[in-house]
Amino acid sequence: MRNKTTPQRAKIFQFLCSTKTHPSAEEIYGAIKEELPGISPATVYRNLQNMVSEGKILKFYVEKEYRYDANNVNHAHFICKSCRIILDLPLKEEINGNYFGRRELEIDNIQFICYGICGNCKR
Amino acid sequence: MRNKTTPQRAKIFQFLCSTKTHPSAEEIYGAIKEELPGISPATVYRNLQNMVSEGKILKFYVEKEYRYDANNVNHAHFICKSCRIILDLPLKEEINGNYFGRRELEIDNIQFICYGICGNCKR
DNA sequence: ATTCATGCAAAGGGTTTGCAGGAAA
DNA sequence: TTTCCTGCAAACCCTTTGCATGAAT
Repeated sequence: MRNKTTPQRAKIFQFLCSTKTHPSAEEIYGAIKEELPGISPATVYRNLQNMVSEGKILKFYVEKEYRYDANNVNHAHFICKSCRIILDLPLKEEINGNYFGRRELEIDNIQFICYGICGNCKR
Repeated sequence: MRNKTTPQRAKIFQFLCSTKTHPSAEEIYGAIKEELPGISPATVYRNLQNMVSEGKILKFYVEKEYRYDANNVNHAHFICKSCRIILDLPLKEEINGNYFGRRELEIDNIQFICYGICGNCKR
């Protein structure tokens, strides 16, 4: 097996799956520390990086730090410039078959981030 | 006027307009230094940030550094995971009128980055 | 025994910031 | 004069890395 399933790694993945807030490494570390007080930031960073490499989770950069997402299916994000909430936006189109396929671009990962104002903030 | 048009600022914008390579701040600094040997990295960073704030240019994060783009019209990027070339992909759809509009999401900036293999590298 | 993940601490590195000098208005 | 941009250097801060320890097989 490539990467062992340690308690730390399991907790990290479990936490990521339980939230839709697209937390940063620091936020993940803060949450995990509650249950595994001895865990170090380095362990969190290393496990996150491993899971990204394995395609198990997704990461994207927003304002000076990476955000992580256990939803690794191609999708876009909406970021409200007012409250900073990050929402998932599914991509339903078959990407490789159309625009990109005709240009011989073979897509295997997509980051589509929209910045704007969400309905809550507009009201 | 908010930000003065200094020789440094003019050169930076001029260089960005002259290239389609989506250079990093460091690359921009290297290019500008040829013509303005005394320029400092801080000036480059500050002017880039100012132009981003003004909406004059666009920046997006790729592998540990920001890339800058004088094309500030909504568009996507294609990044070849082999040669790392970054290509512009225009977005022709009227975004705010459709999917997003129905969800009360008001988009004012889009980052749609596709990672994959370009035609050249596939051959 | 050997492998590999952890914790700790230090290093890394792109970007930002404080400050004094100086150009522009 | 007042404003504010520049260059220099130091600080920032998130992330990565080196290393000794320890758990798992």
